[in-house]
Amino acid sequence: MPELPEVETMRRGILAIVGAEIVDVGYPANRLKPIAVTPPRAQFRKRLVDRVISGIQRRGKRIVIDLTGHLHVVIEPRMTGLLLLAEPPDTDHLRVRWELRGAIEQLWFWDRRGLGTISLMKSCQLAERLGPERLGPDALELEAGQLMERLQTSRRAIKVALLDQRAIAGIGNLYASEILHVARIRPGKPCCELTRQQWQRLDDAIRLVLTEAVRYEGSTLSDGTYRTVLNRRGGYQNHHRVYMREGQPCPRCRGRAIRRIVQAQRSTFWCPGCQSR
DNA sequence: CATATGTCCTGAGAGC
DNA sequence: TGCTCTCAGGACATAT
Repeated sequence: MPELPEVETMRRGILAIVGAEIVDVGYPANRLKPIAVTPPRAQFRKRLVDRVISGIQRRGKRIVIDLTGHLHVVIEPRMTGLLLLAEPPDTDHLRVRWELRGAIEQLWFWDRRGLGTISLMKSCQLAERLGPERLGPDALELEAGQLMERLQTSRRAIKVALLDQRAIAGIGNLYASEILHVARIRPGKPCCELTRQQWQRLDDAIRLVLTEAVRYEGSTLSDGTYRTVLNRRGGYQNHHRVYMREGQPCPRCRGRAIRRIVQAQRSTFWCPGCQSR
């Protein structure tokens, strides 16, 4: 499940395609339902061919490939989407192939479950669809106190609010649990009940956890789905404090076992000992 | 308006 | 062995 660290790793991994020209776009045939490509495939291909890649951005959990002519390819990996420069994990789930002329000659989009989407947008559409109205401040660019300002009146549980991309962009289910553990905050606590000290600790924990996870190139869980652009595993799964560690002793207090609860149909992992407030 | 739920999709694993 | 069922959770649409 690519969240900010995995998507940032993708962004860094494909930087070498900047300057390349798109020679062709293809869609490998397979038995799977085609993923959503906007506009429809033939037109998407036609509008990309002969354009030059001018930059790569990350906006929350999305990759934006900038093209000449004020166009942008917005890629949402969602659960299992990957950008690859190397040999794919398998060929059954290859969805889109870009043939390039430049330092890198091919880029692939691979997606096992096929929930990912790829959209071509003009600059004005990009500003609308991924602008501040639709996407909160990036979790790695947060200014002190900004999160508190945005959430302090909400009655939602803090864990649920951290997943709201309009409130803050880039945090998903895995890193929300990890962040709250570092911040020593109870995941079910309503936002409006957090103390100033807790908001402060949350700011620090967001930066600490996400920076650490980017350094390890993200998390590859036991299903092995997430891969770097060179089809290698991330390393941060070996440093998770609570995620998928139900029943194991808390790495901080050692006193209590990690628990799993369900919030908004998503698993949350936490320590009832040191996250009691 | 804020918040909650349903939907999409595939493969893995459980249970019979 | 092979069938059916449940589960995982990104973003968005729809409901309360």
